[in-house]
Amino acid sequence: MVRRTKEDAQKTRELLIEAAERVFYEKGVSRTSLNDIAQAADVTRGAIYWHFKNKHDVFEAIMERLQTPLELLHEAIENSNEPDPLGRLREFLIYLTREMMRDPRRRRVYEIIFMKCEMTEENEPLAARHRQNFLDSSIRIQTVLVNARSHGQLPADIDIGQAIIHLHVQLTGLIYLWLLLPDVFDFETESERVINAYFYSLQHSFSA
Amino acid sequence: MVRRTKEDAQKTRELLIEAAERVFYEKGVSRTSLNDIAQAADVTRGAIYWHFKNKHDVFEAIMERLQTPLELLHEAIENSNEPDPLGRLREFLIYLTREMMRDPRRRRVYEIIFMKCEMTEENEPLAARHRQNFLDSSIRIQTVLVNARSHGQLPADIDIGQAIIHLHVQLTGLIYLWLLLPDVFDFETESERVINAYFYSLQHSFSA
DNA sequence: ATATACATACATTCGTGTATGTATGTATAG
DNA sequence: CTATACATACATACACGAATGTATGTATAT
Repeated sequence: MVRRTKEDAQKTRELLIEAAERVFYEKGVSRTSLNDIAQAADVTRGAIYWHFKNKHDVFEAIMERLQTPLELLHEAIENSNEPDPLGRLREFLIYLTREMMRDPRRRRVYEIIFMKCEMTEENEPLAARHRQNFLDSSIRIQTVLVNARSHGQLPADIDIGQAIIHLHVQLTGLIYLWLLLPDVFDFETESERVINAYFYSLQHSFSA
Repeated sequence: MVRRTKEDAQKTRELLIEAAERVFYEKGVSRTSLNDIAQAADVTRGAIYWHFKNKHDVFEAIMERLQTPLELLHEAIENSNEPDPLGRLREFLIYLTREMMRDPRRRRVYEIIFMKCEMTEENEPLAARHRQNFLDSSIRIQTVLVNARSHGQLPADIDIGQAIIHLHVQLTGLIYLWLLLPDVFDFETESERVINAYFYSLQHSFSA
């Protein structure tokens, strides 16, 4: 069955990406063949090679669709006269973790990144994106924390660099352990606890 | 050149495992062929198939050699009249992170586990071992924390389950981020800071 | 003399990339 | 408005290399 219009073609492209997500999730990236993806999307490899260059290109397309929802954080950054930047940061983190629970697609893609693909040099672009995400969000978090400090929400002598890394450590550890032990680990409960502990230590144990 | 004695054979087995470690680290597990490993060890595939069943069997042999050095922790557990269990725990964590920095082989293998292999169901045994490590160490940490509490080193109302998970979150996040961003992230500094913050929050923010 | 510890040779499978075929959409000429 | 030419969106077919597992050869140890 041949897709005809441009919209139909776009639809099969989407179908292929979703199918690839599922198969990558099930079999891991390197053990899935383009044929696996094609079958899961109910087309042939011809369709894949029409829309994508190769398997790696499909993988990048998956990543492309997954942008972190930083809008909430964005608000708290732009207006530096936001009265409660720290509260906004907390809202954002809660939102992030809830989104992680709620959106199965996001969960799948994160699990692919963390557990079902190999960060070798041939898909260095993925690792680079991963790292860039870390650096970008670090800048934004920094802005929030600086605002919070100037609003008196944080100790004047706080080591903001340390606080940023510490936050990343919390989130990364949370996600990884949850993906490793989904049934030992109640993500919603633990993430809330970890976030609370983080905000507590922000006040007390990050002085420079 | 044919290996002759039993000791020689054991030696090539070791050589093969070390070679596999290096190649897995460089190319990722699934992209390395048995021929790659054989060449790196300066033998042929025949030698591999003599000593191992297949690539996955080589992988398991690598894991077999890597047991966590839990002796220090063990001491603090066995005699429940150890006066300073919390200090012992801290020593152990410091030792662990230093060992991680110092031993390049351990570092390589951890990087393979976290970044260069795919936790799919066909190497489920690895994931299982990974999880088991988590659970085993959890029990030992629990013993230490219970001892610490009964020695008055921790608040009486501390939620020990939460404290255990929280510690794992710290260590996992630390290792993962270090492996992802080795040059942004000074492991020794950050791990010490994170451990300090953890011990601080142990005293204050884990009440049940 | 026989088992060990490999090396060598072979068969087979699997995935990839590309080349080609084909049906349908779309633009343009008349 | 219609016919024709071309592009689009795939499916099908083919050629190739690479990796695997096994079968066999062989030198050495015991």
